[in-house]
Amino acid sequence: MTPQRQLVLDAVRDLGHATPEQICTQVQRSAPAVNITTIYRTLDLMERIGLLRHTHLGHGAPSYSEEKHQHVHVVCHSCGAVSEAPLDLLDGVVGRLRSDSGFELDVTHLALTGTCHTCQSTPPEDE
Amino acid sequence: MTPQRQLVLDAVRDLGHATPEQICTQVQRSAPAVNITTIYRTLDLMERIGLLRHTHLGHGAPSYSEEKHQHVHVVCHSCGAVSEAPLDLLDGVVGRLRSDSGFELDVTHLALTGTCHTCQSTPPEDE
DNA sequence: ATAGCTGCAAACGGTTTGCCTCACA
DNA sequence: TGTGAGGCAAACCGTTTGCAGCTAT
Repeated sequence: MTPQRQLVLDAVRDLGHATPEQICTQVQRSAPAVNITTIYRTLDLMERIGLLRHTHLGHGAPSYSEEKHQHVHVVCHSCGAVSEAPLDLLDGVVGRLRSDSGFELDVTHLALTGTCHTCQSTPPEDE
Repeated sequence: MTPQRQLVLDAVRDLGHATPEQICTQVQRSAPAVNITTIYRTLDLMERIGLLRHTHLGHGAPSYSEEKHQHVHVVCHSCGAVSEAPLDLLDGVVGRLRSDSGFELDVTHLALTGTCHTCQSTPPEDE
């Protein structure tokens, strides 16, 4: 565990959810020389050893968080707001896919998208 | 409706699901001068007027298809296989989110990810 | 000596932008 | 004659690669 790696891990913990770019900015506050390449390499490494995970929120860069920080993400493609739903929200779907086709759903890796309550009155802007 | 736009629409219909790049290749088979910029602009336009839609399959470029061609996509992040599930798969989730928080889920815009039956024996490769 | 980690710069895929030209109402 | 569509090149964001230098065995 090098200093850079510790900083990346700390940044992810501090930020909760963050894109590689955001993590980089955070790390560079205490160590400006750290390169974004290192961020990517470290995130990749930590994901492989099961320390971190990433979620695609739909649009741009993926969002990294700690492995244990698990829930289903629901994002509004009008305003971009991300909310978190309990893991069991998709239990029914998981069971159905498993028995129908043996497919093992990873409910934390995807985000569900749609339109949030407040944006339904507002004209949509799309993702 | 210009010739280029017609070609783009035809290409999407022929291909069923396709990335902008694939659509471009298809269009250029009959009209080599068509630029990828035009593809993007046309896809964007047709999406705004409700002719087409796009779905994020997780990793790279989004996949465009006709608006009426609706279903839930389930992709294996080990082998990349994409399968289609009936729209009502997520009915329960849709209802729950609607009554809990007024969130209107768009079940066609996301893909569900996980591991397919055949890949569960194979060592995972991740997305 | 050796392996592994880092930084840097360059390449990459996918997408958007600006600008200039053209066709057509 | 002016508005919009298309082509081209350049910029863009997010990410990966190759390479060289450093560090800690």
